[in-house]
Amino acid sequence: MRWTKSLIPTMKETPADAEIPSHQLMLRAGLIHQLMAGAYTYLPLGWRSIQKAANIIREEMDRADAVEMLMPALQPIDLFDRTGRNEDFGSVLIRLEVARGDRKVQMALGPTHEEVITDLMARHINSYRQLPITLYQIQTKFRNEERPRFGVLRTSEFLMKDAYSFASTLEQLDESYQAMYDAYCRIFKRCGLPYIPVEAESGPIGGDASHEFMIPAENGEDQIVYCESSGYAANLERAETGRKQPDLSAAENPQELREIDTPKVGTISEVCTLLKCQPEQMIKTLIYLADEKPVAVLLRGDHEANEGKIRRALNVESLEMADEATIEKVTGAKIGFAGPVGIGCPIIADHDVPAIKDAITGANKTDTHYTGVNIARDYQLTETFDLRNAVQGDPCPKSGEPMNLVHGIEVGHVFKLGTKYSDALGADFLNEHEKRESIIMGCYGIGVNRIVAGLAETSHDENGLIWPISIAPFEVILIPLKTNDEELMQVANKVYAELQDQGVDVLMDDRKARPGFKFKDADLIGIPYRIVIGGKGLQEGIAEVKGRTDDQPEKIPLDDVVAHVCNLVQKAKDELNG
RNA sequence: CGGGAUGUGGCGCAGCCUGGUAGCGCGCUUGACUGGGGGUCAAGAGGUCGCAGGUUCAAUUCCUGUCAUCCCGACCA
Repeated sequence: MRWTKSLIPTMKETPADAEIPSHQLMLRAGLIHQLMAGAYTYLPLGWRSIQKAANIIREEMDRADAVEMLMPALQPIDLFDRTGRNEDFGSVLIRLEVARGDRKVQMALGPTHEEVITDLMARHINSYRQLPITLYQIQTKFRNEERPRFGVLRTSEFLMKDAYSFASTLEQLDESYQAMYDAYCRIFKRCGLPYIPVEAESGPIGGDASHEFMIPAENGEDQIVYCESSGYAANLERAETGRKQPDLSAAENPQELREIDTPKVGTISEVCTLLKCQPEQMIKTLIYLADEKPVAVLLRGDHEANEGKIRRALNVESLEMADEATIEKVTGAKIGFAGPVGIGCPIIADHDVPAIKDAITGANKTDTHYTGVNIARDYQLTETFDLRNAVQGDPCPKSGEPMNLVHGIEVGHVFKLGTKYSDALGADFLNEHEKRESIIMGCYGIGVNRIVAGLAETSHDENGLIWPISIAPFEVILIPLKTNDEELMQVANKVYAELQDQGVDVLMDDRKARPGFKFKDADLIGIPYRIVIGGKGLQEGIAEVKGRTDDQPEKIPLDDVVAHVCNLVQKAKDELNG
């Protein structure tokens, strides 16, 4: 491609609306243009990178025996009603009402395609002999984001690769899942992305049924917990801690239990301000309804409840925060004054609670707190549980070493679905014993534009983007310094044509501009290799070749420059693929 | 949806408090000089000051409403 024939609107200044590096750089490098909040045009350079990512995904999906197809973005709302997701999605689902003669047809823009593909399989799969099978597509998805942000990382319209596996047995599901998991690892490696597969909250199947693929990045929206020594990694909702049950006997030399007036002071931070204490000294008491029955959950004041863990510890189906009336009934006080001492419902506590000596907590009496609250004397526990989100430094459940807490960008998700959708939509098959069974499903997503945005976010320097060869919009940028020098342009055109013949993606900056200007732009858009043909070099019979992150260019005889650069490109590719 | 901020040429901003002529830098056009890390000089083009209403002789400026965008939070199969 010649620069003058393309649309590459680079910018020297950073648009005021862009906050994080990937957004700023993608705008400045002319990759994207914002149409409205959460909707971006991919300009020629940006689209080339997206296509490169998509092709890598395609190759690896095909290698894993998944089969590509394309489903409509327009979907009948009826399908979502049948799986209950019309309600579940809420405002995220973009609904349309379309006139068809005198009727109104209700439809939605597909946020994902479980319904569509399960319906398809319900009509075409009859026998276990047709299973297993994995199908995929690369297609635009629509999800109304209440708050789009971070440029292209969180938009209402985005490109996604979604794959769905269909199995007759759990063993088949496991095989398909593993094949997708392995394919994902290869995909992200080939894209040059640092990634961490983390355990994620699993659905109906339980166990090891869901992994998210995360790019570690400061601006990531997700939090992941990982242990370097054991390799354990999980998202915050899922992460276990290796904490043990502490001593539940009485503390030595406890303070006496005292009641204190705390009028209208109900939150942890308000109490801390009033009593000049730290949240770590407080016992947070949350009243939940577990299978409709009230239960008090005790946490240290600075910790966050993890409802998944609480549900599992209580072994209940449903768990929700109790309503005001229930809280008042159980505690005998208004909201904000609950505590374990003399509360009118069962209590369950996190491992860290008994260790709080002389704790401060609600007194189950409006406008009143207790100080000097201690285990055994003032409240009793027979065991404790892991009920909270992990925090930096918690021991790893595998190694016991302290774990790290980092932010990440979710680029992929693999998930064992089970039979939720096949049950709802009647996707079943006849097994070898002529018994009807529901197809067992898995689903596997990759955010294609998050691959590109994730790279922009994590791979750049003060001069601009730094693409890995596999995702770079062009592999090589060729810069003739004097576009009005006919002899020089002839040589440049020859190199350009030869590189193209060799299958190298080359961008020739044929603009009439000063050298410095072109160098700055070349660095900004981050093309991995740069060839410069200048007047002096031409007289010496050499071109200059420089890697994006090299300090100095290398002088290469003009006759060898094509072979030399082809070699560099191939080596860079081999490194990512190997 | 709660809280905060901002809308002035393609981009970045000033002007507004204290009403009266719309300004700067970058970019763009033309020419000359230049020519290896975002050049210099000269001459130009480009604006319903987000939109609507109100106050006023007069509104970019004051008032009301509205829309949009961004940030923090809630939400995110």
